[in-house]
Amino acid sequence: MKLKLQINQVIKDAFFKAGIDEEPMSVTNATKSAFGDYQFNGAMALSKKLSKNPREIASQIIESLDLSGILCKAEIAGPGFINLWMNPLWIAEQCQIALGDERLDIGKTKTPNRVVVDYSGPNMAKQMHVGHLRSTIIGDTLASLLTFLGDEVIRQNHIGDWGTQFGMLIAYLEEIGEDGSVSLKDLEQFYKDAKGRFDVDPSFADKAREYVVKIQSGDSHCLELWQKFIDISLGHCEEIYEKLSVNLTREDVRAESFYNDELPKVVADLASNGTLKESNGAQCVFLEGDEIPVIVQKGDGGYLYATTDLAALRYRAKTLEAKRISYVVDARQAGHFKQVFRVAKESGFVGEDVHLEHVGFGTMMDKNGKPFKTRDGGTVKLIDLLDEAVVKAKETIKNKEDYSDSEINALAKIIGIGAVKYADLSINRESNYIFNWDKMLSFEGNTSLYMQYAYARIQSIFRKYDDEIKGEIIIGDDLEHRLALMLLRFEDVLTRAARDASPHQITSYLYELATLFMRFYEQNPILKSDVDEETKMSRLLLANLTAKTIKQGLALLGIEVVDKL
RNA sequence: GCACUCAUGGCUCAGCUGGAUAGAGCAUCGGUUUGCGGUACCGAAGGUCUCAGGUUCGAAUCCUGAUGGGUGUACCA
Repeated sequence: MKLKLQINQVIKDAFFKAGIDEEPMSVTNATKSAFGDYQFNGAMALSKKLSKNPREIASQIIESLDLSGILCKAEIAGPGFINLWMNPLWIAEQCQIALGDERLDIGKTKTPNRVVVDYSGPNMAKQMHVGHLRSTIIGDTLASLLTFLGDEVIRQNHIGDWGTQFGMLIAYLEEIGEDGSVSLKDLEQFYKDAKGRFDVDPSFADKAREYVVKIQSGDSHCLELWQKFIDISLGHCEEIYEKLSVNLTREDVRAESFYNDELPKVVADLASNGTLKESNGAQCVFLEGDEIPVIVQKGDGGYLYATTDLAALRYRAKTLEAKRISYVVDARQAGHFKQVFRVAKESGFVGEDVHLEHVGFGTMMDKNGKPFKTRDGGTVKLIDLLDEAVVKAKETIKNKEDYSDSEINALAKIIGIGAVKYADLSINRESNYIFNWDKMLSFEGNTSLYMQYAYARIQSIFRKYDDEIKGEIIIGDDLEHRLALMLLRFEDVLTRAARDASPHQITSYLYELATLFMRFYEQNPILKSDVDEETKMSRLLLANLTAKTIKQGLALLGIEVVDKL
């Protein structure tokens, strides 16, 4: 249900009927319920243009407004606000349509785009750490959301599998022999051990450097070892994806090395474009207004991050034919992407009609507002963080006596992982956020547990009432009106969240919805004996749609719900 | 130095292309139950939206400047 679009259409019709030859601005949500459901503020803005009193314009619009369908009441207020009330019969009807539809009456876009979402991007030489969390889950949410709304999404996991460090790792892998997979279990330790050998043993170091050259020249033995290393390392990442319910598979991997053959071509094409300049021995692109150039080839002939990104951009635009390419990467790389995007467009690697965006996000901080680290100052491994979340979640539910151990474990996973994800996704991605176990595992406030609790509470209603629900939604009071209307807003929220690549808009909505339901439920009994049948049915239907909306919303965030908590 | 970014009650955060008396949660204080899941709900108190100008009928939101944090700043990714 594209709610706003429909209301805007009614306004537009009124403009036409009133003979106002202007494009009306969009209605906005009413700032408070006394002002109706929606408000139109365009009369003030038109005042100067039409040289008329805004209230006069407002009344002119209202006179032409159709109040027999979607809307049922309109009032002028203050300097020229038009407050709009939705028709409860229409709202009820639309809710029923949503209830009868698997997709909750959320349409697929008529103009689907092919979108590349680049996210996660772990480094194969190291374990995933907390820094990878945000990219992984924000990216996955964006991908799911766009898919749900009808776009054709291509996930791209741009893993770091190339560079000098791999020579060292492979040399070490060969040294310890064929059962390397065992010692690779702790990648961090493996890396440290390899580094240790590298630092103390010059012959090992030489061998490592030799390997780098060998890999790059395509030596089959070295490539085999390298491949083995990548496979194992990727396997570790996949364990994490599994835990996080993130939909990334091997099919989605387009590693750095994938673009190797393209790198010389990127430089050659830039050279033939005439955009390339040599500076201090390096091949650079100087952008107008930028002091710092984009270096695409080092003095020693090696290629850089920017070169690979240009190759990847070209691949995504030309081969994959994407019209929107979203990079879910740390905000600190904003400068880099700004430059690379410009080079890609100016050199024609990417067409003018392709929308390139850097979906940046802030850093995870500890309670004191400092970057999140372990006690000894090291980076926190993502796997440890997730395991701890499950342990902590278990503590909060351990007093449940009617659950078996395996049920508790399953529940703890859903709750713990959900809490970490929700806490992250519920905050405006662009700002840094403070990581706080107590807050995220609380049942109070805008948390996953509050949402899951609300859902489970509704399910418990349906455990008590498992008959057929026959009847229809009747909007009986203000709370029902607001709840029903909130339910219809779902698609508008999703569309905007997708446009802005902003998952927190979904969580804000869901929280508002859940709070509204709790208030509704508190005041409006459903299964109590003094509730007449018609009202009971109507409220059951509203409860059901609320539960479905919460479930769908959380599903898009990759968070599960449970019937019993 | 330059560039980017952020600044909203004690704390953590919203604020939807500028709109009416700036909203939540936590913490504080008070209330609701023979309770359809009280891990809930209701209420109170708490903010000159960092500061100073400007644009506008109208600014937390846009512009300029200042202050304070964060980040980036050519051969790492």
